[in-house]
Amino acid sequence: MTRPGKSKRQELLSRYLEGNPFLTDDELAHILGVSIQTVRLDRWRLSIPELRERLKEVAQGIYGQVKSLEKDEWIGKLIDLELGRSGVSILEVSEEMTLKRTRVARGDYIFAQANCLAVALIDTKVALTGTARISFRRPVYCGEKVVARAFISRRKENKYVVRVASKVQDETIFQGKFLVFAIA
Amino acid sequence: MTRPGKSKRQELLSRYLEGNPFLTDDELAHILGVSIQTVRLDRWRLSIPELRERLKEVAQGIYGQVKSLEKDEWIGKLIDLELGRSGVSILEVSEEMTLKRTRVARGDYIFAQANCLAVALIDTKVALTGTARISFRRPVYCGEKVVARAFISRRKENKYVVRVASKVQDETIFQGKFLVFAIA
DNA sequence: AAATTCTTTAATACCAGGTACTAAAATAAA
DNA sequence: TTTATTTTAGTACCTGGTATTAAAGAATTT
Repeated sequence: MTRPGKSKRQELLSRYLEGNPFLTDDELAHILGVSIQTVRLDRWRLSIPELRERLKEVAQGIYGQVKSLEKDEWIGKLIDLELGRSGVSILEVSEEMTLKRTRVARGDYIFAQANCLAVALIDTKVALTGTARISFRRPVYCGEKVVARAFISRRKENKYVVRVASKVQDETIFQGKFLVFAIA
Repeated sequence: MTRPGKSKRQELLSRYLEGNPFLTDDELAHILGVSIQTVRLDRWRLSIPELRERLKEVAQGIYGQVKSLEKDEWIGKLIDLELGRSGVSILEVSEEMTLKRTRVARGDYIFAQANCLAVALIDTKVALTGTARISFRRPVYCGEKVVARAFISRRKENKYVVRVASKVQDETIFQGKFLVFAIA
């Protein structure tokens, strides 16, 4: 338990807390080999809040995001859902989804439908799309019905690979591979 | 402050907590118009943990996800970054990024490069891609250098629209519009 | 109406993980 | 050696609880 200088210790302390905000002062004191008072002083000097406040901040962080995602409207009608396996959703392209000039559906609606479906498959309270590899095959026009079919193709811990194919009648207009993360 | 029955109150209680896990027993007691003891009894009967445990759970939830994202390797070399505005990254396509048969780079590497860059632009600790609208213009071959340029094109609260264009020499091989969420 | 049972409230002792403050001891610098 | 800095100790107090015992109130049954 060699004791490096004050500034070094404080740097260590912030790094420890950055890596793991769940550490109590007591645990930090043990790790750093100093008294709990020193830890508290250091935290005060670095203006790092106490454990509970840190947790609250982290929790509020996710909560804000989750709420903002919840607000985002659900795109498409869910017509079949086998949680954890597959699902089907239908989107009828309405005027407000299209670009006025071309009467072509804005791509993000098509994407959003697929994304919503992909996320919905995951059997968890909150799921977020981490990355997605998608392609638009042809434009979709106002009035067309887009049928999206999705299934979970792989899973590794809390990561899911969901594949989605969207069709208008028999024509595939969109395909996507979504990497979705499950939270909680 | 009319008092509905016990089961009704308990249902209310769980719903309140589902909507806002940050409520203390005291606040719940006021909301429900009963004593704090009743709230605690109800929580116990519904096996809902105390505030601090709830926060910890939420915090651990996000933390798991953030860590899993952090683990995901950074794709591309960041060669220029103006935080909150724009950035440039270069990816040299190596053998392990390509499909053996075709020597074509796997699309997700191209996507990942753009996605990493998009997320890096955001001036916050943690940023997650919510949705993305992307297109691959032509295959990229082993040995080619992909230069991705990104800029923030819109912002609304914690949501950012980041546009990314990736080129090999003068040819655009990828374009993407990312909706990125800032956390905390 | 009286007895019984369920439900709610009260009261108290205790805990973790702190804050805020005062003071003394140890160490480093002059 | 003296002075200043740094570290440790100790105490009182806080929030948001747990755990337990007891009593008051309300609804049901007899």
